[in-house]
Amino acid sequence: MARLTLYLRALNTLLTEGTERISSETLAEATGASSSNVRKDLSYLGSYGTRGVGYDVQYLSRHISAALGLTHEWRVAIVGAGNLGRALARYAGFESRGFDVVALLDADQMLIGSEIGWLRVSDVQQLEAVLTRTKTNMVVLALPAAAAQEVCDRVVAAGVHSILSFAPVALQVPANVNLRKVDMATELQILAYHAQRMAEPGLDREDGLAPVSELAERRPGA
Amino acid sequence: MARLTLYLRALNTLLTEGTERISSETLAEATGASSSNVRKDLSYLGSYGTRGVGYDVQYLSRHISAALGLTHEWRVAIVGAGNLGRALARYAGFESRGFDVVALLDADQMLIGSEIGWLRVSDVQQLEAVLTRTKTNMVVLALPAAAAQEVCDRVVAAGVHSILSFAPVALQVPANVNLRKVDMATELQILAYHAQRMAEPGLDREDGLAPVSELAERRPGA
DNA sequence: GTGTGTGAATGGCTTCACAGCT
DNA sequence: AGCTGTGAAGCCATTCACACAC
Repeated sequence: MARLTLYLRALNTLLTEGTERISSETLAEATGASSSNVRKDLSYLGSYGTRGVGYDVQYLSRHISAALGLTHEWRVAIVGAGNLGRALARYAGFESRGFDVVALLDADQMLIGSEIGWLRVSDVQQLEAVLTRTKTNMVVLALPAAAAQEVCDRVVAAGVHSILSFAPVALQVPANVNLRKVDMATELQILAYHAQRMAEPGLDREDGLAPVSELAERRPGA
Repeated sequence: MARLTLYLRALNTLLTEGTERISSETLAEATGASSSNVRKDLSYLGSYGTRGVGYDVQYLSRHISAALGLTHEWRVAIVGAGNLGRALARYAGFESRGFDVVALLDADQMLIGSEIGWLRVSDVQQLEAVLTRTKTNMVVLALPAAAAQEVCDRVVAAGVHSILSFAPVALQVPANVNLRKVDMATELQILAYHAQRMAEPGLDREDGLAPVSELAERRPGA
C-alpha cells in the first residue's frame, strides 16, 4: 500500500524526463520492490498495462493519483513548533505533493506570534478555532509525549479524522479516526537490534539451536 | 519487533513510577498492541512471566534492553544539516536512549563550521575522515533525494552498516548493510488514502462488489 | 480465580510460475 | 519474443482458545 506512493513518485520523475513507457521490472528497481509485487499492486487498481509492452507512464500516474485520493485538497496543521515542528513546517516536500500546511501551533508564549517559514505560530489554546478557520482536515503532532494525548483528543473532538504523530507514545483514538505514527528513536533501536544480530559471532556456530533459544540464552537470567 | 522498543519504553516509564508488576493486558494497552501479542513477543525472549501474577517490570526491562542491543554504544553521524538534520541533531530523544550524535555534516559552505546544538557542522567532503575520527557506527541521512545515493555509497564504503534514511528515494545498498527508511510525505499520502476511503459513500452500498473492482471502477478509464 | 505460555487456526502479503495478449 | 495478469503455493504475523502454574 505504501508502495503505491513510491510508484507514483517514480512515475512523476519519469514523466519529467519524458519517458513514456515502463516495465514492471524497471519500476520495481526504481522503488525497491519486486516485479511481481508491482504487477500485483497495479492489477488491484485495474489492468492498465499492455502485455509485451509495459505501462504507459502518464496514464498510470494519473490513475494512482486518483486511487490515493490526491484529487482532494489536504490542509495540514502542525501542532508543536519545536525543532521537529519547525523543520516540518519548512519542509518543501509537503507542498509539492498536494499537502498545504495552513497552521502551526504551540503552547510556548515565546514562540506564539513568531514567524516560521511563511506561517505565524498560533496559540494551541485556540486550537479548535484555528482548525475551523483554516479548514484543516489533517493534523501533524510534533510535540512531547506528555502533551500528545490531550491535544490529540481535542483534535479529534474538533472533527479531524487524519492524524500523523511524531510523539513517542501510543495514542488512543476512536475507530473512525486514522492515526499513523512515526518514531525516530524506535527506528534507530531497530537498526541497533539488527546490527547486533549481524555482528553476533554465535550466528555461525553449528549446534542446532533455534534463534529463539539462542536469544533467550545469550543473557542468562539476572 | 518494533513493538519490543515500545514495551521497553513503557516499562521504563513504569519503573520510574515505582510499579513492580504488570500483566500482558496492561502492557498491551500502554503500547497499543494486543495482549496475546505481548505474550507471544515476550515468550520469544524466554519465559519471564509468572502465571497468575504477571511480569516483573525491572527484570523484563533489563532483558528487553539486552535483546535490543542497547548494551552496545551507538555513535551516530547525521549527514545533511538542513531543516530536518538540524532538528534531529537537537532532538533530545536520541541521547536519552543510548544514541550519541557525534557528527553533523553538510555540503553547504554557508553551514560548514557553524554550530548546531553542541555540534560543529563538518564538510561532507571529509565524510570518510569524520566517520573514522568519531568512530561512527550508525548514519542518519537527512539530505535531498539527488545527493542521497552518492553519500550512501560513501558511507557504506567507509564501513558503516546501519543507515537510517529520510531521503525520499529507494537507496541501493549491499545485503550486509542495514537500511531503514522514514518518509514523511508517504505517511501523509497513506493517511490521505484512508481518509478518502472512509469518506467514500460507495462503501455502504449493498451490491456484492469486491473492493478491488470497486476501486477499479470508481474512476473509469481516461 | 487470575494470567501466562503455547499449539492451532486464521488471514494477509509475497513469491512463483505460467497462461495469454501484443 | 516480451511482458502483463493472475491463480497457486508458501510464508509470516496475528488472533484464538485453553491447558497449566500460581
